[in-house]
Amino acid sequence: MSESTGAESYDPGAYPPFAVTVDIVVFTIRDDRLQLVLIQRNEPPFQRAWALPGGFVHIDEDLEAAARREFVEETGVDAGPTHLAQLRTYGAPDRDPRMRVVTVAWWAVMAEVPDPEAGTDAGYADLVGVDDVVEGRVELAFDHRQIVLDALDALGDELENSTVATSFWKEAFRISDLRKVYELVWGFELEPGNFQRKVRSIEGFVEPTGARSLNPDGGRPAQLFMSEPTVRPLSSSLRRERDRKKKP
Amino acid sequence: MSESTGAESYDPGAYPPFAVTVDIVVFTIRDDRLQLVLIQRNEPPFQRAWALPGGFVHIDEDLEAAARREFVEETGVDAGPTHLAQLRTYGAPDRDPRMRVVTVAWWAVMAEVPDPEAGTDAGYADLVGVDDVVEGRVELAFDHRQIVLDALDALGDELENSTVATSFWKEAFRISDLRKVYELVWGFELEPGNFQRKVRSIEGFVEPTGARSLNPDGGRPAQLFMSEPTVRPLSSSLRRERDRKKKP
DNA sequence: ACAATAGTGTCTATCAGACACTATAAC
DNA sequence: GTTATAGTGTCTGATAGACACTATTGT
Repeated sequence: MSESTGAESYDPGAYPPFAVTVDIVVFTIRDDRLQLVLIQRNEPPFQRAWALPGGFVHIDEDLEAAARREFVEETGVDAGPTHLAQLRTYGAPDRDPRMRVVTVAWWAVMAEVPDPEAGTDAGYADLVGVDDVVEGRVELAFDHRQIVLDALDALGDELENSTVATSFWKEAFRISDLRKVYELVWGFELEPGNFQRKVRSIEGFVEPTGARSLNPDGGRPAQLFMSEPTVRPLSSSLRRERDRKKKP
Repeated sequence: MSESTGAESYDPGAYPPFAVTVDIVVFTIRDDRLQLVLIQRNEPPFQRAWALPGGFVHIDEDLEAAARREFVEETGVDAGPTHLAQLRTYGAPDRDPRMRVVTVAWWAVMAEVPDPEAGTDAGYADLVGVDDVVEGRVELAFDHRQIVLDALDALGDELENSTVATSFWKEAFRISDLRKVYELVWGFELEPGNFQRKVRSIEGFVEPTGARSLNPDGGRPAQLFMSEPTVRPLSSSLRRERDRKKKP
């Protein structure tokens, strides 16, 4: 068992001391792109590289609370993320060149991130395109690129089985806004008519507000929808085709 | 970012020291029941309660390696688990009354667990029915009951999307053996004919050996199948019905 | 008028589940 | 023979995707 038994458990010096941190992958959509909140480091190691918001867990603090606190502190964005879920824990002995750090990674979704500012001296926070990270156009510190890739996988899976896509939008949204989430995360386009029917047929996914929205480039005005603030499992899942070709 | 910046990172005394452990939920099937390898504690706290195998991660040790090592040490079963996957990390500040412990939980599948013996002084290891844990007929230490419930969920999900069910069987198995895995984990029965067709239609799931197996109670002998030792994603998933009634 | 987006109608191929039926063993 | 399990045939209802079509705006 984790706590083992015997005298060693009662001797505070008998176990190896680890640093435990949290790191958060916060997704948002801005300018029709899937983006991440990252911090540009201004200290070695990995000076000038981008890193996930995060930091040490306090000794009496819950892991999820630590994730929320660090996000606010490091980005200056005072509203915490809308949806927050644990991703996995990364603990390779050499993942930080300075010492042994085990980090509990989380992923989150935020609607309309305000322009972040560096809250602490950690560097400055900004939005970075997920594509730029996936395709290696920006360099990430430590194993953070892997964490982002894993988070993107988790988000893609979650879109199939929960209402999490609605967390990307604040008040009222169009069905095509929701479709955009799926298209950006999954990397291919969905047929608008079928998507509309599917989404509206799932009970408790979206509720019509009665309002309509005009389109900038013309086109028929769209109905606006709302959703419950809480992310719930879908009663009927939106299956993504396997072996679907990514759009170039 | 997890490693933050500035002087604090270089000062070994500047971060809160945590104990980091691993705990493993090892599933196996014996006597037509889904069972777990647990350790009966003989020290307080939770004396006489059952607990998951696990223990402290060494300071230079990878997390997965720690999970495998602790399992072997605490159960005396020298062959490690067939399939091992990270579950999630549990770190509520009060989860261990003695000190702050963050545990990285894993779940695993083993075919034919030999009778375990206590390897260390931790207590004695044995197999316990998953039903007994789920329905509260056995008491588990710390938050280990919740970990088991989460692991069971993860296993159920993984059955839909990967070949992990084959890890429950050693050499050759019948299609009905494979079906048994799904039925025990999902908690309801599957139609034998449809299951057979589905499984055999998925490429790379099972390979016929040519051999046949007699049934103890009579009945037509079954063909025996093998599988790749590695767990792979299924090309076509075995979807579990939502809202399926559990069998009593 | 045309372009663009929203939304509906409809067809089809696929697939899960139900269930009848055949095959081969123990008793 | 009966019972039990393995495995196949076949039907049906649900559903995802393709795509034609209508609706409503801007230009």
